Amino acid sequence: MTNEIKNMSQAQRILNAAFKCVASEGYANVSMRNIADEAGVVLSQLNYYYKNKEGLFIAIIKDLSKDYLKEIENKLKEGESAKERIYILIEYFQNMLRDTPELFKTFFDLTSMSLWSPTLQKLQNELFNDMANSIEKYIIREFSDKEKFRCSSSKALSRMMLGTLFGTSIQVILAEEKEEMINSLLTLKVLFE
Amino acid sequence: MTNEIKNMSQAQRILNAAFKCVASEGYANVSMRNIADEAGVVLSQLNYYYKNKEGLFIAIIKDLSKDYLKEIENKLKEGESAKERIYILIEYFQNMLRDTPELFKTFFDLTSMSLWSPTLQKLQNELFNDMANSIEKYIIREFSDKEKFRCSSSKALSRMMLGTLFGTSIQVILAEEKEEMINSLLTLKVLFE
DNA sequence: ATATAATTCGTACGTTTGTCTTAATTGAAT
DNA sequence: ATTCAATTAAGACAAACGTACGAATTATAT
Repeated sequence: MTNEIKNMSQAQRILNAAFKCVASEGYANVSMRNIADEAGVVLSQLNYYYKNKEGLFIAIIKDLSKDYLKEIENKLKEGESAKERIYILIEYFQNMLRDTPELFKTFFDLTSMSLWSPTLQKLQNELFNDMANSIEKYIIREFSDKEKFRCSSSKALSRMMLGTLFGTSIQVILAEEKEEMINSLLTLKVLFE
Repeated sequence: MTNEIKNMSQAQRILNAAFKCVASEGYANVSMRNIADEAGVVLSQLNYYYKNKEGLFIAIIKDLSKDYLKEIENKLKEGESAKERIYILIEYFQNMLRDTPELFKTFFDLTSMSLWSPTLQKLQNELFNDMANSIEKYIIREFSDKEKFRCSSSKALSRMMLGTLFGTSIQVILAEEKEEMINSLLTLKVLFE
């Protein structure tokens, strides 16, 4: 028992360090040694707990996916109408872009990384699906009876809304003058009024 | 003169090979040697023409940006109304996702790479800006007088539309059942009717 | 034809990479 | 107190990496 907790804390320390490294350098520029140093752990421990580099990154994605999804679901639950939940979702992205842009950068970076490994791709695809499903459940369904949305499936609308947030956010990250663009994220709500 | 042409063709061979490598493996998994082999050129030639690895990738981004932008502009020019141009733009993404998904993957991958180098970030930001400007010029301006768009700047709307296409496309790439999702890209047009 | 510059080639250098192996240390159960 | 398994540590390993350098080749101009 005490064993398990200590293992957990060691393995978790590595995971946290790995995230921190990816968030500040990008997955392509991070080595096992970087992560080990950041975690204050000897190199071979990474292989001990996660077998190899891909195993470690799989763990990162799984870990973060859980957090992302839970966070979004929790926020959405608090809203009392679809319109309010749209605001909440937009604000969630706005706040992330302002306060913890490295979180979005990491999300984006890991998505890019997933393009080149079938295993990671599957994981990341599940994350996008889950997010889209949350949006569908908490937002889109209330709109699906509107005339102009009749000919589109609510799944398609959900994915599109998620895509808009994701695709606009990356432009904010790349841009030099961010604040104005962050505000313009609110434009998204206009389309659903 | 003959020199310049030959240089061009050598340098271009390298550039093409570099693109091919990135498109099939991802920038993080590509080495200078991979590219040299693919180009049928000796390793040191890459440094001769592009100084170092970052210099090569800068050249790739500049090269592709030019092509992307020209292609999109040309397609949009052919449309005769804003509505028709929306279709054209959507179809452009649909066809790319169907026929040359590696093109989009590369675009996405290079964007991710740009997050970690100020030089590349600036380049990629310019590309997104240019694309959004094209969309604004050829599509959004005709809609800006619509009641529901009055309170949003046409710049914001353009970036959002681009973001939607970009963010939905990556979901298509990640997904296993792509065809249905590709079709649902058409949903975008609904919002502007 | 010769000289000069531009290009191509081959190779070697010093690092850094991920992984593996072996030994030391720790914790828990007998 | 002893045994056994789990964990931590340290180091070695070959392979791959980006870059640099000098020699060979080719093209251009005189």
